[in-house]
Amino acid sequence: MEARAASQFSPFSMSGNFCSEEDQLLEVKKGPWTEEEDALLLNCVNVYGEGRWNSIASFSGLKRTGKSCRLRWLNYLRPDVRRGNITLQEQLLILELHSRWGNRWSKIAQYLPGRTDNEIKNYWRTRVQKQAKQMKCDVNSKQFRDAMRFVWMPRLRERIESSSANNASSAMVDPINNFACTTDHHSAAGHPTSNQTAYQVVGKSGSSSFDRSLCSEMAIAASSSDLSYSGSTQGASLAPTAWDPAGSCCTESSINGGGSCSWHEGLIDEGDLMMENLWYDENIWFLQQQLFDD
DNA sequence: AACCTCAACAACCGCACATGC
DNA sequence: CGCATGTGCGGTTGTTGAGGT
Repeated sequence: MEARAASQFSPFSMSGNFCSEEDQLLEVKKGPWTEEEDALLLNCVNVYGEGRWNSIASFSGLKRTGKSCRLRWLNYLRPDVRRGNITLQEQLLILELHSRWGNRWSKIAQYLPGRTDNEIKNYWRTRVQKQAKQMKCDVNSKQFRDAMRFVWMPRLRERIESSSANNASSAMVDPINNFACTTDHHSAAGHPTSNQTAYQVVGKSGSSSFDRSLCSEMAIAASSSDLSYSGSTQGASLAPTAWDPAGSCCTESSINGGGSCSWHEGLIDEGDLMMENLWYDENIWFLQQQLFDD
């Protein structure tokens, strides 16, 4: 990408590429960043730190806006940023979190270390909305949400489970509640078992029972997928969220305030397996049945 | 080889909110 | 309180490369 960006601007255009007459007057540069600009921005962030983006834009000599600098840093230059190969676990988390929060991309991104809101948003648009389009329904429709919840996500879980069968050790951290737990811990706290999950999945579509707790869905997803997620509770604001057996409520725990976490790399790296692979004829049949039931 | 289509990604834009004066 | 400024977020658009015809 950098090569692409670099090749796109000749030394002459390095100082140009202004979009409008107004931009030329203000000397605001737009478009792809060059390696030169990246290095400059990187250097400035090292010196001045993150934030104060307008100041950085001025001090650096970059003919970019503060907003542009911030975006470039967050989405590309930040040292912990991860790009490409969204894993099955990450896909599942995105679906789970989106079903809970909707298009709150930055919030969702908080639970996917190293992923940016922009990347998740792009992922949603290119992969998920594509599925909705293929089903000829709106991505926000009940129809599609049900499809995600009852077909797509269970499929993902199955695949994650089967892929992680060889990694049976289940010490993990609940990515939502952000505290260490084990499968037994979940059971003791009243989480449904995997079998119960399966029962729910084949239950009647449209029943509100499916909506009773996204928290449980997510906890199940985490516990059934060997979602090897390590977390740190430093920052002291990481209040574990209690599992509500009635499934009626779930308080949100904070992951802000210094808590850090990271994915264990290498367990499963199947990001290249597109989700569309999950859509077999049987799924379409299943969906049709559910829709007829409605 | 040329052209077309589409997925993937980077970046911009407008708006909302927070903060300081 | 009102205004200016800075920052963050979500929506949207533009660019590029890969794959198909």
